[in-house]
Amino acid sequence: MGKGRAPCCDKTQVKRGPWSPAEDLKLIAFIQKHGHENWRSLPKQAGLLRCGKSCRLRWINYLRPDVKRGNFTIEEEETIIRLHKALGNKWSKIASRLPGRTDNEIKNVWNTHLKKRLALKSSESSADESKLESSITSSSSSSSESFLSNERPNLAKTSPVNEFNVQASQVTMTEKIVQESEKQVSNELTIITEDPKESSNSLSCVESNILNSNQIVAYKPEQELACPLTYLGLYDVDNTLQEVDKPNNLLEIPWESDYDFWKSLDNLGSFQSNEIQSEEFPASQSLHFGEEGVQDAEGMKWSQDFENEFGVVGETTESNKDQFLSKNYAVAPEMDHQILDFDDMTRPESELDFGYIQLWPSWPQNTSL
DNA sequence: AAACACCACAACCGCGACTGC
DNA sequence: GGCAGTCGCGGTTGTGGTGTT
Repeated sequence: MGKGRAPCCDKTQVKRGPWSPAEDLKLIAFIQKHGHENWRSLPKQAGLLRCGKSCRLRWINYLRPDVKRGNFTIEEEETIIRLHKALGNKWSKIASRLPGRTDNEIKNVWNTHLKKRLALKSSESSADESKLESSITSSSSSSSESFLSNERPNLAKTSPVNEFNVQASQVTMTEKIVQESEKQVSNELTIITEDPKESSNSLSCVESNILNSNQIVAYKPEQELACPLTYLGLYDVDNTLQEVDKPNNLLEIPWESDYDFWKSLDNLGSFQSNEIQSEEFPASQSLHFGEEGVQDAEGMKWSQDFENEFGVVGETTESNKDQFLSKNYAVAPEMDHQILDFDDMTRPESELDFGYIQLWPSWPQNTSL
């Protein structure tokens, strides 16, 4: 036996599993400041106990400013179906045609939704054919039953009628999409399979963004895309992407070495029990900044955005809180369905035993800020 | 209400491709 | 050209959420 492939990192020395908000912040802050020329060394430099690959994946699939979240539109699904037909499982190629969507996301959507839908559609159409055939060639009265039980046993036996109708309507939609899409397949193929160097005009510039995120090029549907962590504000893609590689005019995020950063977080926590409504900030954006308050407007805005995104704000609804916390982060059980309160969070015993927030500032726990 | 099954998606893994020396 | 280091892609897995029994 040979030596085998050297592991990309020491698995025993890195943290695995879901990313915490603190880790995300750390990664974003580092990349904003220094870019990501070397993923392998990035975690160490950024102070993250993560594999470089993991950091890269997290950035590309989730934290990148131009990543679009939310459900896929019909148009996007149409494009995926069309391109998958043309290209197969070339997820990165497909992603290059879908601004803001990552290959991983597309792959997931395909595997969980579109593939099944198309399979259903094809079995439906083949069933229709056999049904038609049997109606012509056979006088058997059980043809439709056998169609249901043989062609689509699970659906026929397990799905309620209304579910069947829903699925059928989805099939119809998919069918329509496929039919319309097929018209464009050949055109897409010629465009996509061209050498990118020779077809830079026809290819979406996003391809280079996703395929090689070191060379991020702006996609310009609206120029501004919502960031998953909107406390960073809306990204001007042009600027942001420029910043990633050449960090000029950075919006710097202070990190744990910055006392004020943690102070802000800590102050946010006390908002729950001691909310202050400011005239400058309407009720939905009201904040509590503790005794001293956050002194500068930028800090205020940052805190505001942070609250909005992390669900700390008083107006946080169950839905948006759940959407963010439970979906995007590993939330400690005791944190679930609670308003995030940094005051109540107990500090982990050791650095490796991370709680909800993994990295803690080294100020005394009960310091009155 | 508990147990189970299924689903959706984030994250991981391994390998091929690429690049610089 | 060979080698080592790194990146990026695509397949797979793990886990939390949701629906069903």
